[in-house]
Amino acid sequence: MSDSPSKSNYHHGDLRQKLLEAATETIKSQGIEALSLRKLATEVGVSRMAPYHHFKDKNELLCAIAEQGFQQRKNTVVDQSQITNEEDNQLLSYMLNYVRFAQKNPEIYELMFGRTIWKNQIDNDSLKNAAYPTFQYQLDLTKQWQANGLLDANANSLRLSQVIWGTMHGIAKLLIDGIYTDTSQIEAICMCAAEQFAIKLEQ
Amino acid sequence: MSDSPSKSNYHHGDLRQKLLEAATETIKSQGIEALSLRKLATEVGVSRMAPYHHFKDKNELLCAIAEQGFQQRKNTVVDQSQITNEEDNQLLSYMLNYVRFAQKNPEIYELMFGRTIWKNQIDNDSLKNAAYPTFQYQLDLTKQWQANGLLDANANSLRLSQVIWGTMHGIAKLLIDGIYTDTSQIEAICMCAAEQFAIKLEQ
DNA sequence: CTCTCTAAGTTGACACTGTCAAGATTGATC
DNA sequence: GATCAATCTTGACAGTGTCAACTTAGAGAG
Repeated sequence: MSDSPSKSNYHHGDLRQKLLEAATETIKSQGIEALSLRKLATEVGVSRMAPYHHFKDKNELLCAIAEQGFQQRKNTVVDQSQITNEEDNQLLSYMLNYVRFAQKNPEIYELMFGRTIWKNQIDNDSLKNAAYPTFQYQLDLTKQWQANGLLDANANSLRLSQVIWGTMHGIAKLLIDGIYTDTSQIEAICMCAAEQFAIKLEQ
Repeated sequence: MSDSPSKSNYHHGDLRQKLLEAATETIKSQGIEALSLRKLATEVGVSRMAPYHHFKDKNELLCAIAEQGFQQRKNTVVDQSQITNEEDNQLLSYMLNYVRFAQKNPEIYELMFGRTIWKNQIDNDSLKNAAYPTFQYQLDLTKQWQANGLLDANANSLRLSQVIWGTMHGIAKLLIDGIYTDTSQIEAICMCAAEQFAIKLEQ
């Protein structure tokens, strides 16, 4: 009551947001496994159980962070799509952008597309609402590229979208999980991938 | 000393193997997260710290289980390659086989190709020796298929191998991590993937 | 202005976890 | 038969997530 004049320890108002920020920071720098609710609480200057008034679970906190990730990713993707010139290899750009996002934010990516969140998460509508537009966007792009003649127009759009996503996700995972250790190959790998999917006009 | 006549509790000889088997069983049925060394020990009928004389770490135990997985997988793959007829769509068969292995053994797959093992595992040579043949085998197959005209002969073999693996791994992960929930689509997705990589002779 | 109600923050307690250290038991070897 | 190293044991510690039961304070009704 003496060291914080305007706000007493009770009801300091933006605890939920503070927790999200601090947790995101910890995860980015030390990894998901290093996140402890107790440490987090003391770090924010609050007692052990305080976070439980804002998140039912540790898992719900993680879901909320993933949700933020989806929001952030959505904006990035939209920005990127407006910059890209028509003459560029759009598919390659898209893939590179995807994999690099994963590479730059490995722990957040892990959270967004990893088992921790998605196993047994039938209930969390908020997360799903944040995530589904991302999936939908990929499908729309695929359709667009099929129409443009960049991708195989004969393929079922949903399937093709799933396969391309699978490819990007797989490459990203192999990289950030430490199986592909040479990150300098990212460009070469993505180029090879893009070439496989691209329809060659002259051949 | 009374209830086990032939073997006293000390030196019961095959503890390492017993631990591996019990741990594998638990992981398969309850998931990696559910594996506790203490529970495992009591389950096998031994005290808390006994496992530490056979595995330095919990992590080393997990590595050993993954290693077994690689051994087992190697045999399966070889069997499969001998059965496959020449006229079949070999690429599709291979992809389906891969993804279905992951689907049938999700937790073991998670271990074999997941971050738990591969992060900070520069030291574990035994694991690497078991895993690398799998990677090498994929590369060899890719080269073979390129020579056969099934895959793009112009592509760099290593890159192409990495991309195809990425695709399979990505699809597998999205399935077993609970993002692709409809497992009945596996065939359709793999077919679409195989078609993208395959060189079409008539077109 | 007071009374109440509730959202938010608190400490105590419990059942877990992995693992360090130090002691006990054993079968094999000189 | 004594020694030694491998193996198994219990004690202890520092963590973890979270249930229960409390305290506090701010907001709204009387």
